[in-house]
Amino acid sequence: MSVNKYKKADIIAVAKAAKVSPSTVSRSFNHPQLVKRTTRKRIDRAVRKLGYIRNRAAQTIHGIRSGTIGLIVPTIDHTIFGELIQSFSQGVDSFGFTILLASHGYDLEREYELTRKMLEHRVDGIALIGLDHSNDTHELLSQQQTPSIFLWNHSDQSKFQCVGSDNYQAGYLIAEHIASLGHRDIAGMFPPLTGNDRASERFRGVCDAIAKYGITIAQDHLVRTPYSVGAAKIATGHLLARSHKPTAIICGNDVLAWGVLHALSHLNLRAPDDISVTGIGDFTGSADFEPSLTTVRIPAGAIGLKAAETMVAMIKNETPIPTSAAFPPRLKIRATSGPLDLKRSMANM
Amino acid sequence: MSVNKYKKADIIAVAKAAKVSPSTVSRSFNHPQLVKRTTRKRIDRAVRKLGYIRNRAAQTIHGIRSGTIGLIVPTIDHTIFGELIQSFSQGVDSFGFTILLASHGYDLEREYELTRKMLEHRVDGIALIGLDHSNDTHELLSQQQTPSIFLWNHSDQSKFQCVGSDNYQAGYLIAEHIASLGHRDIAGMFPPLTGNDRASERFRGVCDAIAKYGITIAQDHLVRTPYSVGAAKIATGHLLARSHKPTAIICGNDVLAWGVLHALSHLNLRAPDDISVTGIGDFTGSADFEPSLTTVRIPAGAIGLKAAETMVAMIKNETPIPTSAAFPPRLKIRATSGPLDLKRSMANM
DNA sequence: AATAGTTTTGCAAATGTTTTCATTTTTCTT
DNA sequence: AAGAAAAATGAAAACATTTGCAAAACTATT
Repeated sequence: MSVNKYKKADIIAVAKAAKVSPSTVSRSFNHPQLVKRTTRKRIDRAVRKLGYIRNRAAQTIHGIRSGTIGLIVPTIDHTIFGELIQSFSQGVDSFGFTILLASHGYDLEREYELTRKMLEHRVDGIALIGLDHSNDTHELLSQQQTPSIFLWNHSDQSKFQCVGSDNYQAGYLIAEHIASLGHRDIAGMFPPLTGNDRASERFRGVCDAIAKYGITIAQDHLVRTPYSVGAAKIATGHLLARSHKPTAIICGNDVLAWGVLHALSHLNLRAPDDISVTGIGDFTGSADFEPSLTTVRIPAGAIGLKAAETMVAMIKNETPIPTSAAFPPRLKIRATSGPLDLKRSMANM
Repeated sequence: MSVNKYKKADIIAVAKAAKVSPSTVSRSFNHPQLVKRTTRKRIDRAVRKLGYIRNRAAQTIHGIRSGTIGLIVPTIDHTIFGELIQSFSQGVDSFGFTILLASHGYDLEREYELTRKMLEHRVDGIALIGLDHSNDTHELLSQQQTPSIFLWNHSDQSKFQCVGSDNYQAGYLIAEHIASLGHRDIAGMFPPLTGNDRASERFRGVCDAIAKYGITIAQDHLVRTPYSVGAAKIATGHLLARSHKPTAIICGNDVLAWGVLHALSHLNLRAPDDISVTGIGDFTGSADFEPSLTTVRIPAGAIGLKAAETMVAMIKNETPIPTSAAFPPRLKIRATSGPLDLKRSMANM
């Protein structure tokens, strides 16, 4: 309630009010054991009275850590990044860091700009999604030697630390599953691949896996759709309106699969009897979907947490820790995938 | 590629390399029109050569804006806040600000801590979710006179700026709709109400609306469930296992409604024939759900954007702008609600 | 009560910028 | 080509802190 009529209190004002020198006030915050109990009490009182709040900006220029970590994602409005951001944020928070968040909408040029901006803020570390970034970004990061980490995707080849899953393998796993069930007419539904190495890798995995069975995805069975339930639903309508119908639809992620499932329901078709459907990601909700979704689990929460730990470790020990962490994707066979029923699929044609 | 063997370049290093004074370098960044073309070129070259990146921390202690805005939400991992965070973030981003993000898990004490932390970082503004905050938080905010704004909920009474929807009205609207369809046995499914004024308001609205029809929610028809599809699905199972069944379920938000819908599907029941189901929020995906969800639209994207604009305006004009913005919730009648079918509902009992 | 040792405090320099004001350089006018 | 006006630059102070070092104030020991 006490409106302070003066400028925001600084450490000098506090010092005056407590009748000590600014150094002592500073010390009482940063090395309390070095200042006498009674003095500390006096300072605390002054701090409270003046509503003083420490100025991290001023600390930061002394080479002290800023206490912020930059997190740059393609988009926030997205179940899966939500989970990742949440766990990463909580993870670093427990070590006293706060995240500076920005999204670039799958535009790697903007990602570079944002990275620069983060660096201007003197973040103590930077986390990016995926392994694929513009050359400028890579150079910037290695030149500035700010601890950096790549999230979500994992590869042994990565020059930078990365914590995530092998998305190629995720794609491979799910396609292998579908092909092994006997499906030969397989449709693929994927988001735009440019600037998105996760989706690209998954797609590559899918193609390679079914190639083993001598199959490819027919041209008119390959659907490119933006990342939304609505778009996937519409796209499915188109796909199934064709005379030549697939017996399985492999989706680039769970959200797309949800859309497909809703579309089936709308068309009075059922998974897996009429058509098998799979996702990738295992987002919250996929297991509880009706029917529950067959997918590949990529543990966003665990990845975020591990990444947070690694990041903080990198920041604290100046020595770079060479352990990237891989979270192997795990196949979750649930209710939307089943063996090819030849008769029925014929009848559908 | 050029690993700089020395400390990170500062403005003085750049000045030396460009053979000008630090002042000129600074000017060339902040008031380029004040420095000669050729000098600017020379400076730019030096900047690039040394990989110099401006230090906002050092600027900030000159009273220059930090360029950050604190955003504190209950949880990030949540469709609706995702949408809000995204639009708010993009909104402020277009004015050159970056958000400092943290989540408190519906704990208002932690919210206070986080607010302090943001203030330590000298954010230029602070955005909080909802109108209900601890006393300490309120005092802190008014004392520090950092531009603050409350998102998501709206009330004329709020002492601080707020941009959002009237959640009481949202609840009222949907309940009115259900009651007017003839339903009398109405169940309510809500998340925990403590520390969540949005949910509380909605619930109040629901109760008031049906009270007009002389109805209340029966004790055993009031379900409290955490905010997840899975939890809602399970809770629905329990609810409908009772001998005394409701003819409509009003959910505190869309995610819970999704859970209910999946549960119905699992039980081979249909909305609205067997039971009407409604949500609140109109999250992305609700319209595309099958059957598509009757709900109340609260426009997260628009709110985030408007809030961003308002926030930036508050930051730039020192004078506080007294215009809170209200986004009236709008009823979206879709496929999950229908008139009470007496015969059928009897048969179900 | 004097000395040595320890704890507590203050002074001053340092951090990386920006900005005001004064000075120097350039351009224009005659 | 000189003088005036305008443009460009630099020096130094300011910003809010932290920290190494030295001084001062206590405690303990004899």
